[in-house]
Amino acid sequence: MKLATWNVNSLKVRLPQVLEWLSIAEPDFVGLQELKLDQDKFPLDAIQAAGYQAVWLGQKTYNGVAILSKIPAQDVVLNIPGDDDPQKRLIAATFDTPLGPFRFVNVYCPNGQSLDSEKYPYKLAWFDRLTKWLSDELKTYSNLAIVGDYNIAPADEDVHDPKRWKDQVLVSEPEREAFRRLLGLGLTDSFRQFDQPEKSFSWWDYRLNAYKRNAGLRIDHVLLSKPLADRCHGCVVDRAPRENEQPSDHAPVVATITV
DNA sequence: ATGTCAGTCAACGACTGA
Repeated sequence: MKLATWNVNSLKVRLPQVLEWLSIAEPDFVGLQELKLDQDKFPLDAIQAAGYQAVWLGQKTYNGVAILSKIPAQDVVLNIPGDDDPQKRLIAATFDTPLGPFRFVNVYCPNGQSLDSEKYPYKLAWFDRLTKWLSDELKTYSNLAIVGDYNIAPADEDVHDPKRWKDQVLVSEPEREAFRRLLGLGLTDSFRQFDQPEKSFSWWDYRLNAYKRNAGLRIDHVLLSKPLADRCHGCVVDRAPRENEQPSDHAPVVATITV
C-alpha cells in the first residue's frame, strides 16, 4: 500500500504532471496540497479517468487540499472540526483496507512567512488546534497516517544550509517544538525510519537555481501511527516530477506499507 | 537584498503569497 503527499502548487497548471505521475507511481492514497482552485473547479473527470476517486476542499487562489484514492472515501472531514478558519487546509477520510479502517489525514500547514509576521503566531496556533484534534482521532483510529506540507524542517539535517536558515521561518525552534508535539501523540516520521541519502529534501525554491544546487528543505512528511509504522518498509522523496518542465516547487514523498 | 513562479484584478503590468 503506497501513501503519498505532494504539494502541486496549482492543480490547474500541474494536472498533466499529476496524471502522468499517478500512472507511473501508482500510489493507493495521495494527499495533494495547494490546489489553488475553487471547489467547483476541481478536475474530477480527469482524475477519475486516471482510475482514482477524489474528495477535496477547494479555495480560490490559495490553499486547497484533496485526497485521491483507488477506493471510496468515508467519514470525510473538512478542516479542523470546530474551527471557523476560512483557510482550506485539512481534509481527512477513512478507507476500508485489508488492515481494517484506515484514517488518512492530509494537511497544508500554514507557512508563517517570517517570525515577525502575524502569520507566524497563526501558524503555531493552527498546529495547536491540529494536535488537539489529532489526539482524539488517534483514540478512534489505530491505523492513521497524516501526510502533507508541514512547512517545517524538523532538524538541521533537513536543511541544506542550517547556518543560513538558523531561526528562520520553517526552521525556528517554536515550529520544531510544534512538530515534536505532533510526534509526541505517538506518530513516526516515516522518512527517518530508514537510512536516507544525506541532503534529502522535498522542496526547493524556484529562485536562484535552488534545485540544481540542491538548496532545499525537507518540509513534506508522512507521519504514521505505531501499527502503520511497524508495517512501513520504505519512504522516499520522488524527485522525478521536480525535474519536469514547469514543475511544482515540491516533490512527492511516498511511503510503502505492507498489507 | 534578491529572485521565480502562480493567481488575481483588471486590463498586460501591478500586486500578493510562497
